[in-house]
Amino acid sequence: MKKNITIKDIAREANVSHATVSRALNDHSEININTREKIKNLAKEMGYYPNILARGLVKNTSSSIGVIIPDITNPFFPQIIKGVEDYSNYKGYSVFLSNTSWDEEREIQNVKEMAERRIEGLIITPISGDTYYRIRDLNINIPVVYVCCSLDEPDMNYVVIDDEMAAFTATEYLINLGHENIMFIGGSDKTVGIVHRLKGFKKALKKNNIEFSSESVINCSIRRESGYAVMSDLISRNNIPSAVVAGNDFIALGVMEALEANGLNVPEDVSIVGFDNIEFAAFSKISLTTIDLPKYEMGRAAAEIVINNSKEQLKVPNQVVIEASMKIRNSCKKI
Amino acid sequence: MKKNITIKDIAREANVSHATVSRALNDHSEININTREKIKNLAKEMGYYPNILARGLVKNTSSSIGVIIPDITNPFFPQIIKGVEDYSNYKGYSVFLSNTSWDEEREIQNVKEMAERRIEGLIITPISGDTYYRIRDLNINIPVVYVCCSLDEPDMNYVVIDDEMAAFTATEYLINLGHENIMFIGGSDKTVGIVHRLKGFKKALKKNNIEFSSESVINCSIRRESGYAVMSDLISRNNIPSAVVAGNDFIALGVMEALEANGLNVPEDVSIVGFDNIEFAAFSKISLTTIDLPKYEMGRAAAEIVINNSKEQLKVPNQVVIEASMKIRNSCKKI
DNA sequence: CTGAAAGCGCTAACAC
DNA sequence: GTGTTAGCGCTTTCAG
Repeated sequence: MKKNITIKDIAREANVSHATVSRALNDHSEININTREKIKNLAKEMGYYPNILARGLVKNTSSSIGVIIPDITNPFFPQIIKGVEDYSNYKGYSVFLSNTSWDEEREIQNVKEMAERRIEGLIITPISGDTYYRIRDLNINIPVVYVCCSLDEPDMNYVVIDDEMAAFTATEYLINLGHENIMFIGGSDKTVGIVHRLKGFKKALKKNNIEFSSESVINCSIRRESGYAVMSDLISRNNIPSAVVAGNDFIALGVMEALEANGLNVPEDVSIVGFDNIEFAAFSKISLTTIDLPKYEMGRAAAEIVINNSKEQLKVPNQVVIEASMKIRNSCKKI
Repeated sequence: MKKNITIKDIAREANVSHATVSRALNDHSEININTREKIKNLAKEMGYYPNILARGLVKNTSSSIGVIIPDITNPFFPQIIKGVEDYSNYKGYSVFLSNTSWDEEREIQNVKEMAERRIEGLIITPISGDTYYRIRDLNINIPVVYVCCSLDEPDMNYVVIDDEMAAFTATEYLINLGHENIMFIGGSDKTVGIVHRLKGFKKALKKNNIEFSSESVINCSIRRESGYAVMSDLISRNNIPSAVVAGNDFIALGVMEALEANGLNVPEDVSIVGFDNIEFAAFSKISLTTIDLPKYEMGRAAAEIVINNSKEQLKVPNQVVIEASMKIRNSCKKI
C-alpha cells in the first residue's frame, strides 16, 4: 500500500515547517503570499489530499452526518435522502447512509457505530417509537432529528406532517364519496406515523357516525408485498371493503396489485387512497389519490436542523410540521 | 458542547494507564481478565464511545467506503445501494453516499472529498466514461469499482452486464415480433452502458437486414421526464415508431406516459422494451418487458471487490460480467 | 500483565 | 512570517 502524501512530505520538499504548510493550505492570513502559492502548487503537484480525519481529530469535527432509514427500496426514502444530501453537500458535509431493512437491532447498532464515527448529527426515520427512547438512553451526545415520527416528548426534534389530520381528510373524502365500508390497511402499530394516521381514520369515522369495528384495521409491515398479501387474504375470505385507506403508497400499490390479480378494479370495485405521493402514484396507469408529503423538503429541513445546530448542541427542540395536501386522482369513485 | 469521554477518562477512573484501557477494550490477550472486565464495565457505565477516527489515524483505516450515483430517485440505484450496504454493514464498514444529480463536476468533487475522508474503496456509476479517466488522473490511491460502466481498459474494475448482448436480444425480440420501425430512445452518448446498448441495437438491425437510420436513435438524459418529452415530440411530429427500445426502464416509463397521454396504447399502438427491470416494471398495470439486471447482486459484488481488496490494494483487476436475462411481459405485441 | 513513550496527520498556541 | 512544541484520541512498541 503506497503511503499517502502528508503535510510533512510537502514541508520537507518546500524547506519549511509543516506548520507553515498547514497555514498555507488553509489560507491563514499570517503567511507570505509567495510561500503560500509555492506550497499550494507543490501540494497539487505531489497529489496531496488532506487527511480530514486527522483534522477532525484536532478540531473535534467530522463534517459528516448520518441518515438511517428502514427501506431504501421504498421510493419515499430516496426523495428524503436526496433532500438531505443536497443540503449536506452544499454545506460541505458528507452523509453516511444506513438501511436497516426494518431490523430494530440493526438500527440501534448503526446509531452506535455512527456515534463512534463522530457524526455531527443524525437523521432517522425509525422503525418504531421505541427507538426514540433507546437512542436517548444511548447518550450519544449528538443532535438527532426524527423524520416522520413525532412523539409527545418536549426534547424531541422532528420533521413531520400532521398525520392524524391528513388521514382524517383522506378518510372523510371517502366518506363524502358515499363509502361506509372502509378499511385501514397499513403498518405495524409500532410505527409512529402509522399510529397517527390510524387515529385520524378513526376520528373521521366517528365524526360521521360510522361504526368502527376492529376488523376494519389491518396491521402489516410497510411493504408492497404486505399490502398485496393482506388484500389477497381479504379477497379469499370474501371480505372486500368498498374503500381502503392505506398506510402508505407502497402498501396501496400492493393492494391494487392484489385487486387486479383477482379481477377487481380500482376504483370501480374498490376505492383507495394512499399516503406519501411517491412518484409512481402519479403514473397515469396507476393514478393513485394520495396524501402528498413534501419528501425532498422534509429531508432538507432535517438536514438544516442538524447541520446548523450541531455546533451549539441543539437547545431549543425543533419540531417542524410541514404542510401536506391531498392529491386527488382517479383511484376513488362515488357510490 | 459536552466533551466526549475518552480512554484517558476511563484510565483515570480505573487507576490504570490508558494503554491498558485500550488493551482491555480491544480484547488483547496480554491482559488480566479481571482488569479487563472492570474496565469494560466502567466504559459501559461511563457511556464511552470509542473514537473511530482516532483509531483510524493510527491504524490507517477508516472502515468506510463511498458510493457515488447520479440519481437516487431512479429505483434502479436504491437496489444497488442496498446490495452494497448490506455487505458493508456485515463487514463492519460504513458507507458514504453521494448523489450527483447528473452533475459531472459534483461527481469529481465528491470523489476528492471521499478521498480526503480516506474511504477504503469507491463504488461508482459514473455519468460518463470520461469520469474513469478523470478519477484515474486524480491518483487517489484507493480502489474503485465501476458499476454499469465498462471501458476497454485493462486496469479498470467493473461490475456490469453484457449490455450490447442484452440490447441485441431485446431488439431481435422485437424484430421477430414483426417490427421494423424500431427506435432506440435513451441516454446520452456519453453514458457508457447506453453506448453499449445502442451498439447491440444496431447490430440486431444489421443482422436482420433492417436499414439503420440515424433518426431512429434519440439521445436524451436518463430521466423519466426525458422519455416523456422525447415521445411527446415524436407524436407531435407524427413520427411514431411501431416499437421502441428504451435506454432504461425509467425512460421507458416516461415514453409510456407520453403515449398514454396522447391516447396511444402499449402494446397495441407501440411496443416497448426497457432495461433494468425496476420494481415497477413488474406492476401489472405497467407490465413492461425489460432486461432484468440483478441490481442487488451487482451492488453486493462491487462491495465485495472493494472491501476484500482494499487492504492489499487491488492488483488483479476485477472485471465481472453478470448474467442478465429478458423478462417478457406485456408491453410488446406481434404485428 | 502493565506503564511509559512514541507517533498516526493535522491544527494551534507561543515564541522569535 | 515562520519554526517549535504540544496535543486531539487512539494503538503499539519497548521495558520492566
